[in-house]
Amino acid sequence: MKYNIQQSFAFLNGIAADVLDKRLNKNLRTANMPMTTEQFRVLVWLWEQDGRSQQSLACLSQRDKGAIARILSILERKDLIIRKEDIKDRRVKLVFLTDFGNSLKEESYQVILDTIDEALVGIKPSDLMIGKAVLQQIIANLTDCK
Amino acid sequence: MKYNIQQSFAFLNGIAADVLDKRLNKNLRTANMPMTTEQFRVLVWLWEQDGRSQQSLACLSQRDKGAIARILSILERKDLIIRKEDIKDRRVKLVFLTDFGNSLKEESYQVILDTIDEALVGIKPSDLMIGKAVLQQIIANLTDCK
DNA sequence: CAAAAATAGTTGCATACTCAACATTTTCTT
DNA sequence: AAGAAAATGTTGAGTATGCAACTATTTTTG
Repeated sequence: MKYNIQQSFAFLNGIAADVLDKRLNKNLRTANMPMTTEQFRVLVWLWEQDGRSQQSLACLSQRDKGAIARILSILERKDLIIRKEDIKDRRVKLVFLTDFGNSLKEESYQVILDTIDEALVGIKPSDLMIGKAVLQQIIANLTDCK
Repeated sequence: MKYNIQQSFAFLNGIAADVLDKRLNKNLRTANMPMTTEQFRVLVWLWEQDGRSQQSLACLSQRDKGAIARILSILERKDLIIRKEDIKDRRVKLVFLTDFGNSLKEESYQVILDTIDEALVGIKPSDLMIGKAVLQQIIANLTDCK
């Protein structure tokens, strides 16, 4: 058992995700943005395109549909989004941004871009590209959703 | 706002960590290992070296000391570890593996090694090394603990 | 040495996650 | 067309997270 798991890509990936989440949450709070990192990860897809189903948001953010349902309830309570029943398929609920939700895009993007800048200090762009490709391959290997 | 956050290293890192966690949890359950991914991430440091303080475990696993306290309570309830008061400093509690906790090392290592193999299919070792260095730099940039 | 500051661990609160069970609605089968 | 199977979203249970307030103990400092 000589293999050092603590130095494996998978382990480091988990740690890095934790510290990134924590830093982004902190920066969002400091900037008075009414959302958490987790909520941001759903909102991103809505800012890109409105009116998605909950299922598709679950897929895109790689989370359980139950988790998405609860995050959306919080976002709805905070008046960032609304849910509308799909007329074409009454099982489905489509999610739309409110004006308020829409208005937060620019500022919150700035917060995450700044956070990414903090995180990537001292990393060569070419290495980053390679790292990104590794992440994409891992995601492709472990998920069939989307 | 043309920058695509969904394709950023930070975002992909979060997604990859999620799917890795999920897959490892699934594999641990299938193998009947009495622990979650999160608990595993604490146990790893104890398998490496026994008798650490909770604070040092919090540091090593980059988690809040409250989170560690609760994880340890669960591990203690399941009889994988015990806490002992440090005689040298009575604020500190030292964490030790039980025989049962120790006995799970080999098998759970095998589960995670298999999971890592699943995750890394089709990735060049040299790319992996570069990716690992990127992760280490990000962690170093965002944390001062340890 | 006594008061103040720092450190270790615990706990309440709000948020978040998976899994599984459930209701509702749609699609597939025959 | 009727019954079976699948899909969508909701909810309860158990685990997990960070933050902040709190207690107990140790260290600093004045």
